[in-house]
Amino acid sequence: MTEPATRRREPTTADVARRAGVAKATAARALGGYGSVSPEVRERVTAAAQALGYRPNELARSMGTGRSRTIGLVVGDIENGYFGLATRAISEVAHAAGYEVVLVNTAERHADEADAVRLLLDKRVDGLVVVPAASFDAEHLRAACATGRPVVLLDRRRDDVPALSVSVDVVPAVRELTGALLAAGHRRIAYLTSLEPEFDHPDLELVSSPIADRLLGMRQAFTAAGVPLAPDLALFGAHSPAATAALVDRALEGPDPATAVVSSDAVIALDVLTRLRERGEDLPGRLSFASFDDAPWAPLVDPAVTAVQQPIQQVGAECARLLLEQIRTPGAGPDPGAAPVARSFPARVVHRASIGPGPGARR
Amino acid sequence: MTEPATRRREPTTADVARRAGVAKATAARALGGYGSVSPEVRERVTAAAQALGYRPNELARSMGTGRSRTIGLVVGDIENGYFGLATRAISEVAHAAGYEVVLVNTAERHADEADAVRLLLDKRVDGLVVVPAASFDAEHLRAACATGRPVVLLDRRRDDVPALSVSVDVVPAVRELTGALLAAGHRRIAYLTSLEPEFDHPDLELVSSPIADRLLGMRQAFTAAGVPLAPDLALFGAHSPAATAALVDRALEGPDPATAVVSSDAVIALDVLTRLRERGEDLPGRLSFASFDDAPWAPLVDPAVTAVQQPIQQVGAECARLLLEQIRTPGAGPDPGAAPVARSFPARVVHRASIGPGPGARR
DNA sequence: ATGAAAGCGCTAACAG
DNA sequence: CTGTTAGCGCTTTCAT
Repeated sequence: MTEPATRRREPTTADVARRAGVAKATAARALGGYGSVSPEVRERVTAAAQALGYRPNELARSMGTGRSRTIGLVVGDIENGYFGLATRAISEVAHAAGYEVVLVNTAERHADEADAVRLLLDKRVDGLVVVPAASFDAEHLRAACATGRPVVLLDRRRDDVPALSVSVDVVPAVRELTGALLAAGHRRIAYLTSLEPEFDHPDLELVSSPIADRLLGMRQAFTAAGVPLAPDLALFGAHSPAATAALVDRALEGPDPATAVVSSDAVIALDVLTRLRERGEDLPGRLSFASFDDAPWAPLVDPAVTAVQQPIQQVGAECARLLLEQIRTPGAGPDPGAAPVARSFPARVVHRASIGPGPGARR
Repeated sequence: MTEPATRRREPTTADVARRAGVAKATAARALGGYGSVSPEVRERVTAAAQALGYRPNELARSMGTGRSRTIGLVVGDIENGYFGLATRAISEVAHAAGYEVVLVNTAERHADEADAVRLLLDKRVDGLVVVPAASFDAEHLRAACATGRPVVLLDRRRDDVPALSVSVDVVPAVRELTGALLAAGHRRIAYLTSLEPEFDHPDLELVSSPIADRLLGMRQAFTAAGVPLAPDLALFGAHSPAATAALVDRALEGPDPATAVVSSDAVIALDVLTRLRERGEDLPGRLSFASFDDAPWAPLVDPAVTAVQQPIQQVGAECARLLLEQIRTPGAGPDPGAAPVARSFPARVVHRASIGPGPGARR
């Protein structure tokens, strides 16, 4: 505690052992809480450690045991509240189990993600939770699985990676939401996602399961209602306020404008609402709006936003639990060749005031 | 790349050396990028490493060098967007410099914070950024500084810890905001903070500089306006929606109710607005509202919220920069005994619609 | 430029 | 229960 600050080298088990007059291994046993030591020796060692201000070197410990009690978390965008919640949940579960979390933010850049995965593996994390960015290349994830250390995918499935995944099942909720829009008389429903236009591709499912699922649910609802789906209203590239504004303008102008807008997440929702307000659109009178992610502010804006609420904390917590389980029982994960295993939690629609009658409404 | 998955032990420098037909040290030099190796040997070693799927063990590397290229970040509440932004900024700067960030969330619990700091130190992080939770005990922070590894305090100063701190200077902004409220005719201004009532204490400055600064700014504005400050309206304990609702009720009822409410952060703001709406309060007609933290949704609620905008990304980035600087030039930090050094960035008021005339307004 | 050998601080296997 | 002796995988003298 009250050490002379003029110490350069930190005390080690050897120092403690010397001071306590025991062998290094004995001191290490007492300090590390393994093996067995007599109460009196333990006492002497503890006292010596205390006097010296000894602190274990976890690096050395990890090197010996091969385990670091650390898990890596690779996320695209930590400042997005959605992933903030997931991070929090994962931290909580990991922490309770005595694990630390190393967080890497990749800004949804594939190259950064690959680097992050590699680096965390090099740092010998015991397992990895990854929110994979949309990309056709998943080599880094397969490589991670090949190390034998457990990997769990959060919020996004990848059929080409032999890892567990935990995500939100949005399809029924999307169907419900879209159904509500259709029932209200809307036919032209725009959907805005931050995914780059290069992913607007038939194999979208490979690359971003959440977006593919949203589109699938919408398509199902249209089919069920016997209404033809307009593919021109799936709008990609809403990655900034300006880009989102431009997409909103595109959706709302032209010969057959959208009468309803759905945003892919709460960040986009904010930009969409801002733009709609700038344009002076009448919500929910002439235009309807809904969003994925039920952000805490959704009930407070005017009109209150109808949203698809996603149990992301549960997803995060389950991810962490599954990861820890695999860490503790090696071989519990999916086989390298086996089909990926997926677990999901259902989303639900929270109906608020932002959906009004569309042009096809009976009056 | 395409390794037989039936390998148990990961390849080491020794394996690579053997395959390349050189000494272990030579292989290590080629792989680690230090010392000097002839181009042809480097070539052979690289090829062998590639063939074996060699990856360096950063743990072992750190153990040898004594540096881990990792910094620890201890935050109270990562799901609060304010700290999400700070985390993002710190990650960005650290990452650009080749450092990783280990994040620990403490839920603002002092004991967890102390544990986290100790553990990160034990893991041999090269430096620490801490957002200290309010507490009279800062022993863990002093201990951290005593290890010689640099520590930077984020968003909150501590005069009893010899560490650099980077925070937001809110005093002028608070003065401006309070002045605006006073000028609008408000005399009874409630201030809600999530700090526990036990910290409602003359030595608040010791324990939470941001809250102390807010109160100081308000006091200055009242004094400047020659209006007596009502100390009964500094309301502590807004740590949950229910608690906040109760405090709002308390402020708005009784013989001399508040006519303006100011919330200490955006999370509280949401709870306050929710409660005000439940109560059917007329904003900004009969009641005014303002908040610290200019959340992205602040312009979109009705009425748009006047807020104190705090440059938290700048604070985070500067924190990281100062920390890295100290890591790279040992001894650059404050002396153990010296006065703590503080750097701050000015906040500013964003005036929107949530402030209206108070009962003292001239008509 | 390369090799041999000695650590870094701890855990672990094996005697006594 | 305790001491001795090896490692873990890498970096780092110190020779050569």
